[in-house]
Amino acid sequence: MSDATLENRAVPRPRAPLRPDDGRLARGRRSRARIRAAARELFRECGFDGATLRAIGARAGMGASSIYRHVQSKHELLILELADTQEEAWTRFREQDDRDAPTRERIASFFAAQHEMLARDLDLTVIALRATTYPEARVARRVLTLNDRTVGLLTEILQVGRKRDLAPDLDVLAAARAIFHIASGVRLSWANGLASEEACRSTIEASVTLLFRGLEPRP
Amino acid sequence: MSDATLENRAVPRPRAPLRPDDGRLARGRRSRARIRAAARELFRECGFDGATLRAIGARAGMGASSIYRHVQSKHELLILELADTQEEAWTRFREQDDRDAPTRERIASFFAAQHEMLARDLDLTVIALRATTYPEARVARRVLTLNDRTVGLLTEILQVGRKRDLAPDLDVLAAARAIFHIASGVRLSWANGLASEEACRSTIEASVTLLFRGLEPRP
DNA sequence: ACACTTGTGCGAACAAGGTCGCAAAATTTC
DNA sequence: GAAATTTTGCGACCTTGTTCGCACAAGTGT
Repeated sequence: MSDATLENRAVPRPRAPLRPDDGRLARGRRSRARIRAAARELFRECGFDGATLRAIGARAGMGASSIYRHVQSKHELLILELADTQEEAWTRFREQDDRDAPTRERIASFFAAQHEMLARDLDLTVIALRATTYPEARVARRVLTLNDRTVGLLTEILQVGRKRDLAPDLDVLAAARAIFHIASGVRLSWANGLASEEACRSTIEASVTLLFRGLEPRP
Repeated sequence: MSDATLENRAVPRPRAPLRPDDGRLARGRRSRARIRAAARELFRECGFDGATLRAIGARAGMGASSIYRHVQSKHELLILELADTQEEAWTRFREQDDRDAPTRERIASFFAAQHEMLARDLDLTVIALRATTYPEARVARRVLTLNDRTVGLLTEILQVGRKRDLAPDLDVLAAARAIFHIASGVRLSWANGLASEEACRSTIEASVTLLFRGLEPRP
């Protein structure tokens, strides 16, 4: 699916394909795959900032400028990785999700799955956040769209809970966004070395619990 | 105070000053002031990314490389502005703050003051966020420290409220962090054009209310 | 076979942040 | 006043993401 994603968004084919397929297109597809593999490897080895486009190009067997035939920017390579990682986290969550469990537990289970993925390469999350600070760039919106999908999943969970163990008049979308933003903020501290991986995990846990209970006193 | 901040953090004086002052230092001080003024103007005119270091240098009457005698990086110029803006928001808040008002209202009043400042140049906030995505850089930590001060103020407010209209066993620091992260996240959407300035304001309002009430049902 | 279209690659070049070594200016020390 | 020292400025240069024009390759239509 990751390959399909890249295909659909590739630069040279803004409109629907005129011809069914083509030797050229096949060659391009192989190149794209090589680029993606090289990028993934180098991101892991040197981090996003450490991975030079020239290095990526070299490993993919082409010049740096040729990469731009297949990708709009370096950030886009990141988005592709991020999308895959996210997908992986989702399926992992769905596998062990119990829709009848208390909402609080389902949320916790989701973050556990997501955290496991992010811990492997925290870089992705952080740089994705950076991408959203370039509002003119096309990638910023795409990252936000990706985030929206996570928010959507959280919304879904809360929606179920609203009929059971949550306040019936709850604005689930707003609540989902709040949870998401809190988690992002905490991870940023983690990335900056202000919290260990474990501390990050438990802080998110605590914050979600806090949000569930609310700040005001309960009788 | 902004000048003092810049003085203290300037590159060429890592250790305590050997001599009390110096004509040379006076000259440097004037240069720093010119750099800051030029940077502030150009940030306003062209935005952070649009303001070239060469342009800033030109307006300050020096070459681009000379700027680095006084500042460690372009991001540092931003931090200086951000600190000033933040300070301004704080004093504005303190002027109209009523410590006896309900906690919910005090928080709202704080965000109103802060929002007024940020709306003038949203760039600051967004780019500051970007700076935190370079964890190796010294500036990242400094931005987080700046954020911590805001969190501290929120904590203070909540601390007062805990003895009155909030849950007595509330973890005020965690709550303050949660509020801060939510606000940051919403502003990012604003910066990306996904929400108007007014929508940003009201969304933060709604989120804070949500956090106060909590997700779980109340009798 | 012929032009014609289109996808792919290349290397030079650009912009912009940042580094480096040298020279001038300002002060201290003798 | 001369020498040493420190601050400030300069311009050349590096790095890296990105753009551009050109050339080649792979098909298509006639």
